[in-house]
Amino acid sequence: MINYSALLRSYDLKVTPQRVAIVEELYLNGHMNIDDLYKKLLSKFPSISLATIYKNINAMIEKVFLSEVKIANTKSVFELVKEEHAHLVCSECGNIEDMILDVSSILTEANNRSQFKINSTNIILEGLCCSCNK
Amino acid sequence: MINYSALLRSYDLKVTPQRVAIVEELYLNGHMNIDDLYKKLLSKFPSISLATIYKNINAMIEKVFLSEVKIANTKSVFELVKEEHAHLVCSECGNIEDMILDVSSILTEANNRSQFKINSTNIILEGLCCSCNK
DNA sequence: CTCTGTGCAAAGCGTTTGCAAACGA
DNA sequence: TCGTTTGCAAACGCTTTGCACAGAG
Repeated sequence: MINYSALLRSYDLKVTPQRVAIVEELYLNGHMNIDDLYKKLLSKFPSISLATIYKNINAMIEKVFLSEVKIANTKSVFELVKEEHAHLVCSECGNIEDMILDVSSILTEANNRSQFKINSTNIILEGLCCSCNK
Repeated sequence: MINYSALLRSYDLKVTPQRVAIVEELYLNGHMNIDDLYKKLLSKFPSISLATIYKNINAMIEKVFLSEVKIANTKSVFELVKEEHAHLVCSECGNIEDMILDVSSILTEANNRSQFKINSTNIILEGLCCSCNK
């Protein structure tokens, strides 16, 4: 069991029931867009407003506690910041999975063949997930 | 010298001066966002409207002649469709460079370690470009 | 007690739509 | 000529802002 309040505090964010719920949803679901979050939280807080969701998401991004994942042809989703990883996205159902990839060969190649000094990667692999591949 | 009109026709798009100018700008600049395009075209067509830019960009995306590149903390940019490639993005100045990468090792890894059947990659490498690295 | 967060309503901004006139084929 | 595109204005949807009240520390 995770202590969401302590997690929030460790990122310098005041604890409120709404914030705890946001973090809990993201922790349990991995990736969610604004609407998903809003609908989920509405059942717990019937009078929560979208403005509250936006303000909190932005505050959490500011503290580098959350990050936004931009995917082609899809609304952005948000996730808790963790170890760098790639996203596998199903082009059929939109399902998103995390995978920690060995990117050393790509990094070496990019650093050797360009003038860039690369320091982070953002990799999205698109395809069909297990259930949509049938 | 490129024949932009023929290129448009080959993608089943009627030729108009505005469209030729859009393709020309994208061809010359590689990656542009809507505002960049609008400002550039304004000097050639003082009464062009943003609606025209949007309609044309969407039509070209529809025909898979253009594609949208979504980059974190930045407005989307558009580019002419070509061979699959990664994007090197400078976190300082926003400069974007294309690079054709060997992604076979990553693809193998993803296909082996997940249930996904991957069929395309979308790779953004962030770092400092040559001039910003000084 | 003080400062921050919440919820509401309004404002803001980027994008899309409807329509009449202009244009391409 | 006929169907498509353009440019304008209005509409739309998502996100942000201002403010009064409530809640956290």
